[in-house]
Amino acid sequence: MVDATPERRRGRQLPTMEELRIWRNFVETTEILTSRVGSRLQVDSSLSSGDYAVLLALTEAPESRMRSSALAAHIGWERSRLSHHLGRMERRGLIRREECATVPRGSQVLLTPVGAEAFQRATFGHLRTIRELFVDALTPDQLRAAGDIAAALREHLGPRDDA
Amino acid sequence: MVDATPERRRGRQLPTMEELRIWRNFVETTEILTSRVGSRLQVDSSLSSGDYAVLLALTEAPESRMRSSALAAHIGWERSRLSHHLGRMERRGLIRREECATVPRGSQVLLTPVGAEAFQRATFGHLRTIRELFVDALTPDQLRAAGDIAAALREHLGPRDDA
DNA sequence: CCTCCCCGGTTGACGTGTCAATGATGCTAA
DNA sequence: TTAGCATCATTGACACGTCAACCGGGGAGG
Repeated sequence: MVDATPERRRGRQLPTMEELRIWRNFVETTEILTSRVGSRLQVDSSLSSGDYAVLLALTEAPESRMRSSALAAHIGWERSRLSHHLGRMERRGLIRREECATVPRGSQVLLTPVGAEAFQRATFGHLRTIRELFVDALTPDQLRAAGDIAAALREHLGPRDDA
Repeated sequence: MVDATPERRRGRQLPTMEELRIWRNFVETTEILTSRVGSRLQVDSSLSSGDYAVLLALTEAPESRMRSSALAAHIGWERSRLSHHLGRMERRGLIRREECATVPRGSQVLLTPVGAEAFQRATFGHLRTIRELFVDALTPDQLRAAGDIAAALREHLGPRDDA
């Protein structure tokens, strides 16, 4: 850890200029990308990325219904965030919440026809957007590399705490 | 564009399952990563990523001062976003706004001692975080690839509109 | 000169996220 | 039984972003 040379060179110090440049470019670019994808979704479906994630999870769920906590775990959100979001979605009629009959205190979230409809209308365009803005931008090698990089980063972040 | 085969196969359709998997993993991972980096910065500096970006730009500016619009362009924000953020930062004493003497109607943003101090205290830890959570997670090849991918994506998004 | 429009900046409304505190309800241990 | 205690979900306060509207001061062109 401690080296004779005055902590320059390889090992365990601050990022180099080049590394920092890559970091900034990487972060900024993914931010622009996701915001562009989200805004397209918003414009031609009136759904936010969050709405879409929730609707997708519910659509794929057994009876188009899930326990709130299971839903939160599935899409990797804090329960509080989900609760706020569900409140807004409920106001718009996309989902409904109801007391679970089987397990007391287990609030169920379920898809309304309106929500299912909205999701169906949104899906095709959204997938096309992903293809256009992400997949088509990269060579097959780059796409594979992107997958590897994501895996490496996630591994390194550690499976712990979901924040 | 229109092919004899019923728009299956290569070419111009929806992402495959594998491509979609990579997309989701990529997006989720970068979200977790940036949120983790941001939350570390917040915890040990009481600065958000936005605060940091603004302070960095001002610190590097000629007299630690910049026109608001130049600042917005420099960090790639909408003017409205910057205005809101500067309001919050001004309330905390990190920056000040003043009417520009030379050019009328040109509002100048300038670093306060408090802001400069906060930035200095934050920088080292922030760079270390980037090294730990990003640079150290990747092999040199992967790091290079990350740079290439960012460049390709940004290129593909087109230099137009900064949203 | 006057009008129109653009430009830089701000504001308000509202959706979104986080954190910390709160209710409500079961489980466990004294 | 009852006193904690953990868990599920919600709430309130506040930071952050976007969108659309607005304001004030220059020009450019009539």
